[in-house]
Amino acid sequence: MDDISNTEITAGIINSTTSTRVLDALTQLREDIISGVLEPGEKLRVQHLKSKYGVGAATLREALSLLVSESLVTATAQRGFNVAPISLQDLKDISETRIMLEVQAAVDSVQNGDEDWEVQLIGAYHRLTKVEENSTNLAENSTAIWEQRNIEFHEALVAACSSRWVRQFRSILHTHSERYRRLSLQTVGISRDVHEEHKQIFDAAMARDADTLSKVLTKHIEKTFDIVHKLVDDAK
Amino acid sequence: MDDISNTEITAGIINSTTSTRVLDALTQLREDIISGVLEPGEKLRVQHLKSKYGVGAATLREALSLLVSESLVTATAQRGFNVAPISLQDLKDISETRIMLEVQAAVDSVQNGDEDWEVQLIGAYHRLTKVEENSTNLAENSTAIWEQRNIEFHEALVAACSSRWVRQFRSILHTHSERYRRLSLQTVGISRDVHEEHKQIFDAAMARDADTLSKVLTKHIEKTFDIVHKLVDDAK
DNA sequence: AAAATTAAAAATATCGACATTTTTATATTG
DNA sequence: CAATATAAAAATGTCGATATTTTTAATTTT
Repeated sequence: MDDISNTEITAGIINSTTSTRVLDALTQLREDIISGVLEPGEKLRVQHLKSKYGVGAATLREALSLLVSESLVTATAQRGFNVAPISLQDLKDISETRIMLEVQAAVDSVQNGDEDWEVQLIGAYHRLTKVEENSTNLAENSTAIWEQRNIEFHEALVAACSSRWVRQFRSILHTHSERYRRLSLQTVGISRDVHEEHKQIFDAAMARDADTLSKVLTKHIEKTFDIVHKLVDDAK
Repeated sequence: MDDISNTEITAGIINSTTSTRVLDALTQLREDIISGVLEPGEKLRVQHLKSKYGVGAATLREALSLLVSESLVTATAQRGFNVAPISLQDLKDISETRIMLEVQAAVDSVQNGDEDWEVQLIGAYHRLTKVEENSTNLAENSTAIWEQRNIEFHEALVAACSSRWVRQFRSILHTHSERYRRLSLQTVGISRDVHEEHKQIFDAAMARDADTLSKVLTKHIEKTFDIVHKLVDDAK
């Protein structure tokens, strides 16, 4: 089973090289769900969507079924598929669970990470810094780049965590966090503070300072919740 | 979205009432994977399996895609589906991660559980006890019943945990634990000790004694790992 | 005989069509 | 006119057939 040069789907994670119609649809659907083009709770009509994504019914259904893996889509017998709903309570749950898993994973990484992990983390941090430094004039397309690099940075941070399962669950929750962030902050740019937070996380990780890392990482995750929470309250 | 009387699939969990071919195939496939009829790592040929399960290719593919949700099946582009592989390391990972999540969930339950939670737990414990008491003469069909009631007991224990995500992840890991147990202990019956363990868990939960609960539950989960570990070593 | 090429077989991925079920709109009844 | 029953529309779930890709087997070449 050599997956190095091939597209493997483990609950939520895709390493794309080869492409299929299912994977294409899956990728587009995921992006549309996370970005809010497909609204939370919305019914996903196969008949309608298959023309939109240019695939047959069976292919679309397969893509939707795979998205159930990531809890981005729900399936109900005889009643089709829906975009996963959202709620403030759900975001709270996600944030808290994510803190538990991500802190554990990061600490584990710091304790087990070898030189290669360090190198990868430095690279990811560097690429992230590059887009965050010019955060004032953040154009639309660079937002997409920031999102990608932010994911990669967090992924690199926990890459040396010895538990495949913790990494997998963490990754799913991170995707959901991102969805909430994007649904809430669509118009808001990336504030300068975020870079400072990432710096603190990076520094603590490189210093192998587990305690500090726990603290700053926890705060970092809590902040997403706080911001969305505040926005929801303000909207009332 | 009223799912009370309908079959909802959230990553890994199914509440069946209505049935579809996809759900039927899914249920059978899951059982065959957990029981070892379909061996770890085995290639799942759609052409071959569709006659075995009496469904069309698209339907089978959809069922397999849904099983990716539970990490019981892996999908690789252009190379089809495989049964999730197993390893001792994976079981170790599962056990450790499960301890983290299940202990947290149980403690949370104990702190938040209302009267209804207690009633449900008592019921589940009672049903489990009934099959465990006659564990000496455990026929094949009562093993299946025990397995079902064991799942229900553990589910009832954490039912009052406020985090949907923790419950979901815990459930997936529990299924995988069960798979390892069944793959390893196919001929071995359920030992008497297990009932004593379940009793301790139940008593601690009812007494709302979080500390004791943590301890006995941790031990309970560790034991599955130890037994399988020992079996693997002996096989050498 | 090992490596590389080619040919045949098998398997995956995909679509279009259709039966069944659910939903919506309309009509009927107390 | 509210509640219920009925009819029409829409959507889901399903299968069989087929193009494409991968795998296996046979053949050729160095």
